[in-house]
Amino acid sequence: MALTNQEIADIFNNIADMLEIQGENRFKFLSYRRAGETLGELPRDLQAYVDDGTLTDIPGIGKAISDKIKELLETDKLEFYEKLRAQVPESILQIKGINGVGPKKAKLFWNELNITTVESLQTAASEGKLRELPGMGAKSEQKIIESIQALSRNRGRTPIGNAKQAADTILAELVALPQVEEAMIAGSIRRGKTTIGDVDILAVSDDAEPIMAHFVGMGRVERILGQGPTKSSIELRTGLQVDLRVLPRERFGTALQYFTGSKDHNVRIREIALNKGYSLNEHALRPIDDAGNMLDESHYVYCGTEEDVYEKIGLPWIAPELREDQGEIEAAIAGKLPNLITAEDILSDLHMHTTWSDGTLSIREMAEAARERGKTHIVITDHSKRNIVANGLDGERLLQQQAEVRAVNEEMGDDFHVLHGVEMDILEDGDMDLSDDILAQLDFVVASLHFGLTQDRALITKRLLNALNNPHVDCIGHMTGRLIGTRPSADVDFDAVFEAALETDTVLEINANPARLDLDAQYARRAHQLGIKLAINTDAHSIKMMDMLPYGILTARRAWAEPENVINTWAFDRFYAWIQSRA
DNA sequence: GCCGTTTTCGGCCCGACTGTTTTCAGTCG
Repeated sequence: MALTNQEIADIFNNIADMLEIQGENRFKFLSYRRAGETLGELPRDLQAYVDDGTLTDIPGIGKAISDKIKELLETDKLEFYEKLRAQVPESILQIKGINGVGPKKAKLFWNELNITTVESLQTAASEGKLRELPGMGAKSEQKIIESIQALSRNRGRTPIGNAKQAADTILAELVALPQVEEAMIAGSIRRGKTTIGDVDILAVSDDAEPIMAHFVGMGRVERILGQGPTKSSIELRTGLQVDLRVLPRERFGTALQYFTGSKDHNVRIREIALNKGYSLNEHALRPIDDAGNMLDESHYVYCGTEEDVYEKIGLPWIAPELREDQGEIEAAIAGKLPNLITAEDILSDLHMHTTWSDGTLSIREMAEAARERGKTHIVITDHSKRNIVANGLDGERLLQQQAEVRAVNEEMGDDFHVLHGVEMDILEDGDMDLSDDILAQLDFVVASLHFGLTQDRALITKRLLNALNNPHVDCIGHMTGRLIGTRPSADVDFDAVFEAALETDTVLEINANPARLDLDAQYARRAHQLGIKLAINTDAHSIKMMDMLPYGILTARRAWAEPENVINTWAFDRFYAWIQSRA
């Protein structure tokens, strides 16, 4: 069994950490870290790039790293890494991962006290041994004790839905303060990343002190990580870290650009700024003269908006969702940025549940809620019979339901349309849960995996291919079945599935539920590039879930999706004609 | 280690905050 992209990415991340602890040239270990980040986001298996001979076309992958990737794929091992592991105990990387402990401290603890595990670090700290070390003191020691305790509270990244909710609550509180002129969420929430490391909030004000005082004094604060005149950081009781920066109005553009990230995007932007004769930071563009000297403050160029920042360095504004240094800078330079889909483009929801299976609302209630949200048509797609816990429908009940759908459709008038479909299970053995003669009577069929998600790649892929090749299946719902942070993706051969989707003209769903966001943007982008149709559906079981659509839009935008390729943007007549043209 | 319409060698972004320092290193984003 070949190593997965993520496993190889993890190895490069470990190599980067180990080299950093060893004091290796920073550009060298940063190269490994960059490679690690890139490999974790690829839409195809690394072996596919090897087969194509396109491995070194991936940004940040040169000769040395591509050779190591090949060695790992061929032998499951890497000699370079094994040698490194013999020099640096791997458990030290967990120590480096503790907030407030970086490579230098980790090495110090290891060399001076022979500490190689978090447990032994905790013991040493509680015995007061760390404070004796050079550059350490009682405060640093106490911080380390607190950070180790925080490890159990904060388990890695937070799903965007949870993070955004927490961020919105704090944002509302800040906006209500008299000193705050304006406040905005920046960082990875603004970029629409699936999971969030920490929350970044930006506030406009000339009077930061009372804002900072309020921020660190909020009831939900577990501990204060730092507090200064322009930047403060807190950890919430949930373990989530929130950073607040306060800046005057005229710096809002540079600050928003800066704190929206991503880091890689910003590095590129600042390089471009340098080429235009500016050093760019969160405060201003600072001109540099021909001799390479930065001019004094009187020459600084301030930008109140992000558009200003990009314009001053000769670029069009780039949507936050694209800012990952994944080709958006090149596209901006070439004037070929995509015309990204927006929430206003979405006219339909093609995957919704009702009380007929496990939803909480009737068909009529879902239809009215959808109309209130600006939709012109929906498809009711309750579960099929295999999904017993969800009260899935067999053929007989489906046809009963169809009568009610048709009746509601009549009641809703001419400007709103309710169609009848199903979310049919793709069974564990690869069969469909409903017969062809039942499927043929439905307007739109979503086929989904719900069970047997841990099957091997061959079986999972066979099931999906069976569904794609069924003439009645119009759309594959939440393809990998992942639940972010709780259930891993099924092991799908995306190349094979995409090929079949293209050939059979089957739509692939971006499920907007923030617990799913499936397809993930990296795969949706590849599907979109290949010319596969996409749908953005809420999979709503309730009104509240209908309002999760923005997460699906963010994901689609991260996939560079344009309205034309997303069938929810099609007017009803066009959509209806298209499904009629299919079996 | 990566990369190239200013380079195949010599570059590779930038600042805030903290704690331990007598002016700065370490960490973080």
